[in-house]
Amino acid sequence: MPVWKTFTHNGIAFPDPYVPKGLSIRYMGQEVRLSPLAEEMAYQFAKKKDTPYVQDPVFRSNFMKYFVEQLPPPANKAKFEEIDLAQFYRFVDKERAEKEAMSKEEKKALAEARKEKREALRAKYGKAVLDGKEIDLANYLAEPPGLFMGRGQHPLRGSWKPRVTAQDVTLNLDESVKELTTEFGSFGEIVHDHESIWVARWIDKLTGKEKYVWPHESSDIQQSRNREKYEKAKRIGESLSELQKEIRRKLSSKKRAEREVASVCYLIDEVGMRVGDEKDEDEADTVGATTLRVEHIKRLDDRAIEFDFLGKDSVRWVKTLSAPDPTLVKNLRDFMTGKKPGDQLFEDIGSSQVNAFLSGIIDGISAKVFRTYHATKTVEDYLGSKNMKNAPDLDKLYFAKYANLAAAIYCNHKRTIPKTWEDSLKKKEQKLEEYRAKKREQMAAKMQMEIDLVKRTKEYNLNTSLKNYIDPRVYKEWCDKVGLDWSKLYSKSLQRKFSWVAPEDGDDEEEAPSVKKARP
DNA sequence: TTCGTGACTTAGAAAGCCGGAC
DNA sequence: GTCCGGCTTTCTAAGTCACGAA
Repeated sequence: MPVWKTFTHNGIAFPDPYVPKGLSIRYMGQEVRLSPLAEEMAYQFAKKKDTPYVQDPVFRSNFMKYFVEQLPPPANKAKFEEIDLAQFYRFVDKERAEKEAMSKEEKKALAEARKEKREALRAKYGKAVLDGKEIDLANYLAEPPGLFMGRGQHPLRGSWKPRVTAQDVTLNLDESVKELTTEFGSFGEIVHDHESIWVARWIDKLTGKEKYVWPHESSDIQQSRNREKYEKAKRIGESLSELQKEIRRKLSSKKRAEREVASVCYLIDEVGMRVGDEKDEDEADTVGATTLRVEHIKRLDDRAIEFDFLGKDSVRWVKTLSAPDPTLVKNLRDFMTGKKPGDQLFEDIGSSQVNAFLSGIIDGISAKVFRTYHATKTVEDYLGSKNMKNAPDLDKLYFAKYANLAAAIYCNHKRTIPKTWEDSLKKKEQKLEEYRAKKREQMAAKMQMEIDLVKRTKEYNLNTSLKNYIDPRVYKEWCDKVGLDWSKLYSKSLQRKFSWVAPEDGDDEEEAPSVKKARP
């Protein structure tokens, strides 16, 4: 089904070419002249010199694999330990020092110039016209070349990701454009796929994966899809008990595959696991429900099941399922018997069987909808658990944030704890003492709330659930009910993304009755 | 029925920027 | 006014899932 009639844009933009700086490395005491590409690689590596990445032997050896290919003999046989990148390190340090040493005015002027350039690029390439309406594009600048920064133990981490050229890129737009040449060259291919909304596409030369440029999340098309996602989650809620009944019934099916599917669905529904597609050898070893291995189950009895594994983005996933259905326990025991720790728990199924089962019960439902539904429900229940109507605004705000935290915990949205976390907490505690000493009770109370939040959100990231999982209408309704400004919870760009919920809140803050009253 | 692929959504880290404390 | 910490935005990796071909 076509989703648009007319669609035009100017293609995408490309990062500036690398400007050689005339740097060289040393190998066996000899200076080695570098090609521009080799220099670019070494420069990118040097820019990472103060991060933990460069300490990683795999990162280093992957870097070397691509780097030595660009070196003349005998340096093309070099090992990481044998090359001397000192000149690059010095150069990077110097660059940083110079930036540091710049005066305010210089910094400002530089930022200004950068912004101006970016805006000019955005004006030309950051927009499209979709069915007669101008929309913003999301990532309209092609990815620059660089070192591949895969997460966790990704086997390709540190490898060179080559530059993308216009020739590599396919554009999707309407039939009024048959070919396109810009300051960046001519685009490799033009297609007119009315059923897709991608703007541009290329194959990442390193990973072989497709990369896409999309309409911005503020565009009507993205917003309507976003809304549909939450509508779908609502539907799951309406038939959840029915769905759960069916899952439990199938737990004791005679067919093993059906018992596997039901067991997986149980886990997805009860503990919020992702479904877990099959992964390739050249990707990080992470799992979801269908790809769980025996070794990921740390405890299994009538009282509890404990899980411990690496999920998406190699984030550690540790949860306990208390009072599990006895049939599930029986199934898992059965699936585990006679297997080694590294063996897959579920043999006969994958995400497609799971989704076929689910969409057979409710049309259009798939595994990931459970996470959306439960995260939203978590927030809804939390917000409903206490009457905040007469509380101070600040209390309302913190209460809302804790609801958000509950969803983040449910989704397992972790973050690495910032280096400065301990210090910044200490500073806050100091301030709290000061306020107390000076009897500034209000400030003290405020600081106490801030400290509590900082502590409880230590290892969690609230943004991901707010952006992707929590139906914004839930917060909107609650805010309206208790009298809190919705924009206290949503950043500018999230307000734009969710303008389908509160169109009037987005752009203008006029004509609120309270404003008129406030002006005697 | 399986498998690969393409389109689309979700994810945490890093960069960038901004506003409040001094 | 300045500085700096934290919040927001950007970036792109890493998932999900439907579909078509074999």
